[in-house]
Amino acid sequence: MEFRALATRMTQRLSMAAAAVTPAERPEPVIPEIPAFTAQRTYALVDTIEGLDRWIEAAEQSGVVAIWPETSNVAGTRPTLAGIALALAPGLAAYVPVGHRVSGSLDLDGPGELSLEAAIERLRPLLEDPGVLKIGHDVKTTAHLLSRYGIGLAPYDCTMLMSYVLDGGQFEHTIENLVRRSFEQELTPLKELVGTGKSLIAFAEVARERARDFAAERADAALRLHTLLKARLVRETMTAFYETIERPLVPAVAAMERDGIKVDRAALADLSRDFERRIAEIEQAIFRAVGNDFNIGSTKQLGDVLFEKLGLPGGKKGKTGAYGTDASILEELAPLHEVPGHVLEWRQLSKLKSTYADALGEEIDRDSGRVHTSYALAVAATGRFSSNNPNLQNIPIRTEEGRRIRRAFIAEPGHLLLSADYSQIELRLAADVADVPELKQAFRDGLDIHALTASQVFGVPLAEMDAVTRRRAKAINFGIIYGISAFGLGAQISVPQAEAGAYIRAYFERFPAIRAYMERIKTDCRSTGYVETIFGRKCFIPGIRDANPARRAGAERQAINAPLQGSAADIIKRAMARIPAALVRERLHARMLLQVHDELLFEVPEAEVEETARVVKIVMEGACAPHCELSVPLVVETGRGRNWDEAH
DNA sequence: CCTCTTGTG
DNA sequence: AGATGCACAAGAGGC
Repeated sequence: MEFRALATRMTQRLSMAAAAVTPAERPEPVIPEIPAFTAQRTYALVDTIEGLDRWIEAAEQSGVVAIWPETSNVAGTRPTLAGIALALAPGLAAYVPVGHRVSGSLDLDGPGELSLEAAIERLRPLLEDPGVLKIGHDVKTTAHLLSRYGIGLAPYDCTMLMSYVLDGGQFEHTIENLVRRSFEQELTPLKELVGTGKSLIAFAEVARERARDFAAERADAALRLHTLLKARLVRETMTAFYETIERPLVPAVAAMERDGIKVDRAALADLSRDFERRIAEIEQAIFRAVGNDFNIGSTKQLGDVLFEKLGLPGGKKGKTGAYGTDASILEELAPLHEVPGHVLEWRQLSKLKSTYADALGEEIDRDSGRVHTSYALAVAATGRFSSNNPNLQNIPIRTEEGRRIRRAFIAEPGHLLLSADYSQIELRLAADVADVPELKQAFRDGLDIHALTASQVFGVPLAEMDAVTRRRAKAINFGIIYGISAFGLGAQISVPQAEAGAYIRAYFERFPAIRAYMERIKTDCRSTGYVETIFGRKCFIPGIRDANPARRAGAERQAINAPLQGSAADIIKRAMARIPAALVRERLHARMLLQVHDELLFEVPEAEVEETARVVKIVMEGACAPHCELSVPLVVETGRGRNWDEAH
């Protein structure tokens, strides 16, 4: 909606300026007119080979087709194609049912349908034709589906990723949302066709005419969105970013998700039993100490026990009227009573058991025997991936008990896991973008950056550095990346807020360029509404002009963090896009399995581990080049082992 | 459905 | 006076 207004303004400005254009000036590209979504729409139902061939021929002629597949999902099996819509022009689309079951009396007199096999063999040349651009929304999901039938979709554009590049952090990049915002039109919700909850039916059970209207509308929407977003990419000079950083990742990430990672089911079961036994023991100890049973997992009940029954001091109720019982509070209470310490251990083991030992075992795929995560490519405001179903980006590492979970992630026989991670990438980027001479030189010299910070801020000579001082400096360095506050730093390193404030002032005295960077970022963000990464990704920060000072301060911290986190995301994405070809070029057989923000995990034939580590390290360390040379080196550390813990 | 808590980078 | 380090996902409790 706001976009249409903008397009109109642009057009007016261009037409007014047209007479004055000199040869050296190039008019900005104009957003093409897109017919109203409510205008005439012709959605066909294709039920013969001849009919399908006519649509395929028309798509070949036009060179562009939007696709919207629909699937039927049976629990525990991979989705199968129920039908696919093709859109050739605004309002002109067809639906090809291939897996709709004839069930219920209404369908008995309905049209027939093509066999899945016949339709696939007709569609394959189109979907693989290098001369025909296939447009989809969330193409990675489509690629998974088509790979089931041996089809490799190419070339393609993904309207979800195009929108993410243009408007990351502004709103969710669902097709429903984009159509609502761009065309002021509501798409028919899926649940109107398949229902919800107990009455949920498979898409294949939906009547073909209703399926046609639904799927064709979405293919049509993707086609219209593509016209709009492509023009915006050009006008906002984001085409190269989309084409070189986001788009190439689709097949690479799809392959990672498809390959999955091997998890030792028996090891997880052993862990679960061990955790269960210890949780029960701790529970009994807590109940003995308190004098009665209660639900330890209920923060409400726990707060009452700690602060009323046991009368421990410092109980503070939050806005919901419940006592706070988080780890920092329990740690303060631990010296006063045995129960808080028990609760901390109970929580740790409960979390590990339910979230990892038990849940990961359930996620092992019946067919592959491996765990297959999904990466969300267009969710995080900073350009990062997120991982879900299950989340493999938060597997424990910091405690010994947690690392036992990590040891259940293993390589196939004859293989090793190879981990490659960027060392302190965000701090290196901070030194670069804030242009801090001392920090840049320290990274070039390969110095211990936390020790150096400690000696600068606390005046301790490097030769006399102690662990506590270095740890504080490390916390300050993390604080810088996150947009520091005295309160947050004080809580992190357990010193009074005033003392933390003094440390921050000392830091800014030593590294004034960091403060200047932070002020510049905030000012720029306030005027534009977004911040930028080193590769030009825009991260929109919605709260930056919020009238509420607390919310605005939060947005300012986001604005400080986003260019660093986001640049790191750009860099690892560039590496990921290049690694598959680099491995092929070197005749290596490693599979890239996981990405955890600054780490890539590979499964590698034992004999190829060292060569693979060398190649991966070179690609990752060179991922900025040639587009953008950093003033600090990127350093990648590698490790290898039979399991993920050992590989670190 | 929201809140709290905790796991990761 | 009161809230106060960035980005996520997920399990559990409770309304």
